[in-house]
Amino acid sequence: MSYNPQVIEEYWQTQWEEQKAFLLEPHSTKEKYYVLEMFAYPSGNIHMGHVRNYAIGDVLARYKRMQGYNVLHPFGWDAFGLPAENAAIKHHTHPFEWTMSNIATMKQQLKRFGYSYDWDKEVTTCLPDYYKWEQLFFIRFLEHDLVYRRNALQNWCPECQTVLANEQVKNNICWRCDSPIQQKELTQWFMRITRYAEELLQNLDTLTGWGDNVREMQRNWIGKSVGSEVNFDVEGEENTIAIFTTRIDTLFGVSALVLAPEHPLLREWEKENTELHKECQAMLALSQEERGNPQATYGISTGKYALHPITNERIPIWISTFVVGTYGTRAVMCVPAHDERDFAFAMKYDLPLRYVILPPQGLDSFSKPYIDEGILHESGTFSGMQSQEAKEAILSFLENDGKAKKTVQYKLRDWNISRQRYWGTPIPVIYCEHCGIVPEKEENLPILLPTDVPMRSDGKSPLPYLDSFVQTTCPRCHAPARRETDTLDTFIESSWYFLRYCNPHNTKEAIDKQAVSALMPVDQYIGGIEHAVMHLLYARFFTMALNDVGFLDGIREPFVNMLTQGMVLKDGAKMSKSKGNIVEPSIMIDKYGADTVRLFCLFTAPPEKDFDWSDSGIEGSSRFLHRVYALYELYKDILSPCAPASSSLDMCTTAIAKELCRKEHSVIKKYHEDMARLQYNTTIASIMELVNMLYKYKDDIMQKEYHSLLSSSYATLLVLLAPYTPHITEELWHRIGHTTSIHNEAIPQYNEEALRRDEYTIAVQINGKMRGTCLAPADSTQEEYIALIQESGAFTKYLADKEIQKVIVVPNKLVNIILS
RNA sequence: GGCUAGAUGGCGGAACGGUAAACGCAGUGGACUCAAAAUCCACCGUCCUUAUGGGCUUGUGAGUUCGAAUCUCACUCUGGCUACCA
Repeated sequence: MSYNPQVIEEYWQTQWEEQKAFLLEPHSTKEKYYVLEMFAYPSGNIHMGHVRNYAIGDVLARYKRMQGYNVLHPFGWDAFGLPAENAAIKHHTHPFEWTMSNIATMKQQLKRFGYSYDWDKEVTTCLPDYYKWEQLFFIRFLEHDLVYRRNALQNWCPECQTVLANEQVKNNICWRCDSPIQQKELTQWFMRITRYAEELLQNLDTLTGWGDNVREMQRNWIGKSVGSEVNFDVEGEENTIAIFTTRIDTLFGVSALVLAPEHPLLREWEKENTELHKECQAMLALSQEERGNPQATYGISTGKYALHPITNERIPIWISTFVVGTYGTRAVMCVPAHDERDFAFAMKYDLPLRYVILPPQGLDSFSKPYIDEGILHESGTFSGMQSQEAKEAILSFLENDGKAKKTVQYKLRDWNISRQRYWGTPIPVIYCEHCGIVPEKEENLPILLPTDVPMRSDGKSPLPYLDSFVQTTCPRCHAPARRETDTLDTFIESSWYFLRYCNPHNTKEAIDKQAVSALMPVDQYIGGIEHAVMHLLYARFFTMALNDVGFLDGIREPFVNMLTQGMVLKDGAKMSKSKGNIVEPSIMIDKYGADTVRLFCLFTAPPEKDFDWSDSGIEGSSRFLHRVYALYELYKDILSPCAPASSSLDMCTTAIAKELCRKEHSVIKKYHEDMARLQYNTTIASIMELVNMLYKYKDDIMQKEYHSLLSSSYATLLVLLAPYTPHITEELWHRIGHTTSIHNEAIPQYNEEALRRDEYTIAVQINGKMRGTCLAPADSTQEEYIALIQESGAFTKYLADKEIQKVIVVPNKLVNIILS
């Protein structure tokens, strides 16, 4: 009988489901291990990226379970979001129907892969028993001033017809639909993530189980810079202008102050200066792209002057497009001699250059800015100081007059969580003419998202037009009032689902503190690099904030280890419908079986690298599993159901037996080492070596004295392979005669004794150059090695009659002879 | 521009500072077969050589070391993130 994966896989999947084989054990004394893969957006079908992501997680979950851990390995659905709305309009259905039917389809597809999820922990975010808790979080956050409402220019995606958070805009393009972003003034709800900027930054140093690339991306996004705020008095007015600089040591080089058109003082000045007003309007109307283009930078003088805080010199005040209107004090000091941008601006408008910092060896060119630190020059009493020293001296000099202070700035902005969309969590807030903004009463939660609404063909959210939803009464004064019709950003759902997994059926609390303290933090999180800033930053922030409003105790960082897996490509390009290079997972299962697809995804590339799908490559993985199966057919008459790694060198009488025994144990050794690093590809490679050896010596293995060695090796092979290809290994395990599941077996440890050799092949180097090998007894001494090498004859032409100067010996491995 | 990851056969990729190229794909030859597929066996970096045996080889150039794909410096190229953040 040959290997028939479809039959085997369906049979065992049913068995495992009936036996509830992979549920978290509720009252276990075992140590816990929490394996988390990013939950899925129910787009309609599982794609190869999912298959790979979940295969990586499943191997770890199964390995840890076999190692004796109580493993939490949950799955769920990130079920709110815009595509559901668009699809519903297109297919004349409702987002709820569309989403729930996609979930059903995708769940069936996932189950065919035999992933060992605890389906009792399943979470679906578009259901009220999930999103109601977000409404409660919102109300608590509001009480703690972690949520607030503000009017400001927002990123508006005209295609999606909603605002987006800063993290969701890449290169001025919408993260979801690739449309260019516009700026629009709107009043929106924000989460005060900036309150946690410092903790989010500091903790990155402790997250040693994360990739450095992800941590650095988050550091850059948070963008901390330490500097000074310096106040310049405006000549002839009461006003002062504060600027932010990290280079207060260049203060004597200032040629102008430059304000962003957003600067509040301009709103006052432009009242009496129509020219200025016109210029400001023109600058504010520029798109983000035009504003960010250095070639298009321009400015005008306001005609006003500021006074230098030390020299009292008159400094012209300009406005320009290059000053960022949402950062720092929206004003900078322009020091052309020591900053590239200021230099370019000064060249364009003929502002004076003053070199006040010089390198120790003197300046070689006055036609470009000198941006490094150095020694102060023409800077009053500070001349001659080093930059570092001068920064402190100038700051403390000005601090005494209240003209400067040390400050810290972050690039991180508060998180805009309002979305002008239908398919999301309703924001539990009511606008009352008498009481203003009033949060919904907690006992009224959940505020249900109405599901019996027809979708609008113009793509707008139906909620503002739905009187039964909008019209309500004020929870405080009971007067007629209006409900908020924006919904929450769907990134809120993914910011706490890993906490809900700990006990998703708790109807009394959002987060089951007892379950969370037993199961959190997540020991290994696995997902795509595209979430390095967005989701991973929000989830860290949310966990901290939930602590501070009382929903959590003590867990401030949710993810101990983070693996960002590479993309699945086809012919070097990301799989996409438009390119037509999609490989359908279910078709691959029909053709090869789930075990083969899983194995191929894990074998071809290390998890963190991109993985290029190849149709001939998967044939190789399929061939390998057929070989594993055929080994059973070959040896079935002599295989007995024994424990893995029960062989030892003592029972081996021949060289081949010893070699086989050593291989068995060295594979186990490598297996554990590579598993610890999540190096699945090399683990599989070494298992393949064992299979190759069981074929190579088949004539010997058929002999009686090999039977117990074979049974041990084959059991080891199956057990090691079980996390990767759970179905075929379970099938063969039972065929050998075992009656319990292979997935309850312990993965064996290797036996140091079994790795012992009597002789080693030694690499022989002469003057550091590889010249051949020789066979030497184990643990030979330097003298013995040299005697062997001299006697062997193979090296005489190199040794000739030269004298040995020095010998380096790496025991049982290498000898390097240095001649004079 | 800044930060970051990387560069090893025809390809995907292995190599605690110690025999570079494990494992797999593709390829070549052979066995089995009426034939093909499947399977099994052997070969498979490159140059010189009949073989034996040598020389060369981990993006480029230097350095440290008895010994470097691995460490250090400089450079070239490629990917990712970010981008007038003062």
